[in-house]
Amino acid sequence: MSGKKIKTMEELSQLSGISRPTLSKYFQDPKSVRESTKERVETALEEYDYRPNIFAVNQNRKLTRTIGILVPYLADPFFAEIVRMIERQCIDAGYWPIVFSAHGEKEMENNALSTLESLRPAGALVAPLGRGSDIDVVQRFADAVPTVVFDSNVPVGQAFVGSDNFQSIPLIVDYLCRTGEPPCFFEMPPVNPNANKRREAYCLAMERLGHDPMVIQVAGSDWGFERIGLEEGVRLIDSRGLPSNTVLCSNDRLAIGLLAAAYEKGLRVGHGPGCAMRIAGHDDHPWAQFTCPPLTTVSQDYKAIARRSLSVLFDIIKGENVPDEREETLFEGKLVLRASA
Amino acid sequence: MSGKKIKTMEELSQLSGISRPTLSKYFQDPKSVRESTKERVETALEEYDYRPNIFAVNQNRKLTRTIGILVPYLADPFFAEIVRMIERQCIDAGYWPIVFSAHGEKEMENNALSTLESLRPAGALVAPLGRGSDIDVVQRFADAVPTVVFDSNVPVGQAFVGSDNFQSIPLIVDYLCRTGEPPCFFEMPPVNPNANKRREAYCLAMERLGHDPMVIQVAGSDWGFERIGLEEGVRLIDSRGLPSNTVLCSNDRLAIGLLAAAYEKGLRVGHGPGCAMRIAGHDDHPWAQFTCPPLTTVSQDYKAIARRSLSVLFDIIKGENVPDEREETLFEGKLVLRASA
DNA sequence: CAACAAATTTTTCGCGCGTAAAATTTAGAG
DNA sequence: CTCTAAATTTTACGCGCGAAAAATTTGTTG
Repeated sequence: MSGKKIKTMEELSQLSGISRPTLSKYFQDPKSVRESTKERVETALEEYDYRPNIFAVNQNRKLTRTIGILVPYLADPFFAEIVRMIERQCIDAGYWPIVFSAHGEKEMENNALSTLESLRPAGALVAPLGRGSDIDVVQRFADAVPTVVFDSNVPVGQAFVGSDNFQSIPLIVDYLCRTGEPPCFFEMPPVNPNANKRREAYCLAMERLGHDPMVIQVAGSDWGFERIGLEEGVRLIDSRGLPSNTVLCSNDRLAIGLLAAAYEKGLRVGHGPGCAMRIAGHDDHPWAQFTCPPLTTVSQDYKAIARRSLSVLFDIIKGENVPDEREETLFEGKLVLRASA
Repeated sequence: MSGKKIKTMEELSQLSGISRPTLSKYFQDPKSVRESTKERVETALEEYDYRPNIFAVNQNRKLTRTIGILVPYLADPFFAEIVRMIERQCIDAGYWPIVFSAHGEKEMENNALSTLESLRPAGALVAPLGRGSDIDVVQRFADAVPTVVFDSNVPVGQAFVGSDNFQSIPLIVDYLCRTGEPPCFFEMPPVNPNANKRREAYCLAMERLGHDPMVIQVAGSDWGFERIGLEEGVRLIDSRGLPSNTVLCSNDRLAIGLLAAAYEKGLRVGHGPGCAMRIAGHDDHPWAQFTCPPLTTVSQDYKAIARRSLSVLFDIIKGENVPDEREETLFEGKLVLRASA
């Protein structure tokens, strides 16, 4: 193998004796050419270092094999983890994933959407900011690109995949009520629909059990949940503002902050004897198992969400099993019992 | 504004009465055309919805305005955070950042490098896997693309930007020795050069203070540091294998795991009375301030690293201030004193 | 060996834009 | 109003490849 760098398909064609259009077919789908030809191409490829020019390919193809992925905040472990899974599955499926993050800001989300659209992707997986999104912009994007929305269910795109808050929240509310004082609900900033749904689900679950809902709203509208949990937590503990010694946080990051607040205030957290309060979260973030104490929470099925989002998207791209209406897939959460509640 | 979608520059040229080459100039640099023309273009742009075709642009430009960013593990908060800053600064500088993650795997790193190279980026910021990298592959990449290496100093590329482990580690070793029992060193899996440098720096610092270094090596070679910290920590505590009640972890994620281990074993962590052990980390990860107890650590200057990496890269791209030899910039760490040590 | 379909090659065109050179217009100074 | 340099337009070409149609070769079947 000379490893000689080849720049164009034309060159490779001359050097290998295979016609350029045939090479073109090969690179679009190796199985589309005769087996013997496939081998000849691959022999040539071992000899020479060549990759089709991405730009030329994408300019001419009617449909690219790019999959756009947009998340609201990539530094959030939930999204980091789910993007990791999506990327891997994209590659395995022969697509080219390209990741954007809105960094929590509307303007950047719009930018990313605009850039993404100009990439003419085969499809897109979008977790919108939610309340912070320009719905019209997301809508226009989804009109132009086959789009599956995940995590944050804004009514856009051909399908939605996410968690069933109305199943998962009651699950943990039931557990907490059964094992101790009914929980109050420590709400995350309402950055997206999940925030509101979780609150509603909490209230419903509490009422169904005959308890009065106790919702604690927090100031702030950004994605620094831990900080909010810590600062608000300290304030609440100092002012004795917690209506219950059991706190259900609307996500794990908030719970991590509250855990830190309790620690700072010398409150022992857990369900054992000598514990002053119980704290539970939601999502089973990658780090929830490493908090002190380890966090009791409800898991979201990351892998299932990633897998399902992509398979629905691929179906839409291929025109298979395309439902008439917007399809919503909700995965159930599972109770993850640890020491914190 | 009609918002009519325009597909080609040709169309826009006809509709606006401005010649296509002039439009082309405008899109490459708005300031390169006469002020009055600039305004005419911008008026037309308000009227019509048009963006130059990315693929056509990049195919023809000698140099793209793409900046490739490759990190070993995007789900690591350190990288998530630094990527966030780099992305933002790229955009502000008029470049187009595109992020890749190796997900901790050599094969994916090579893939990303290959894809990135075929994107013909103006330059790249690469944090290699380190020990897990195919140095030859990274080398070949750096030969083809102006490359600044950060975080993990493999001897490749035109420049390196990172932290000065030989300054930061002694800083915290001194502190720990001054305020209590000299620390043992809980080593991260040697995934990259930082791992070894930190161990060396620790040993040197201890010897300088007249103490015997105590290094604890751990099994494992993956990026799940918290898990390793937890599992190894539990094992060490159970077997009384910790040679000191003060443990310096080679990074915060490991420390977070060890903190969880101590909690599980009922060991109180901190420097106050009644504390059984002290734990310190390195990096000042975004979540280090929310652990229980909050983690004493040495900060890496994320923003400075991001800023410097980019400015060096831009200089190289523009051909300004290009040093003759590979240039290394090391930032100093700062002691971040919290409750854990 | 004839016959036929599949695979391949040949030929030709087009994608949307960058770029260079030559021709023309514009703006500002005198 | 004239002159000159800068800006702009015109013209022409090329980038590397996808795609379609027609011509040719290949492999398989009877």
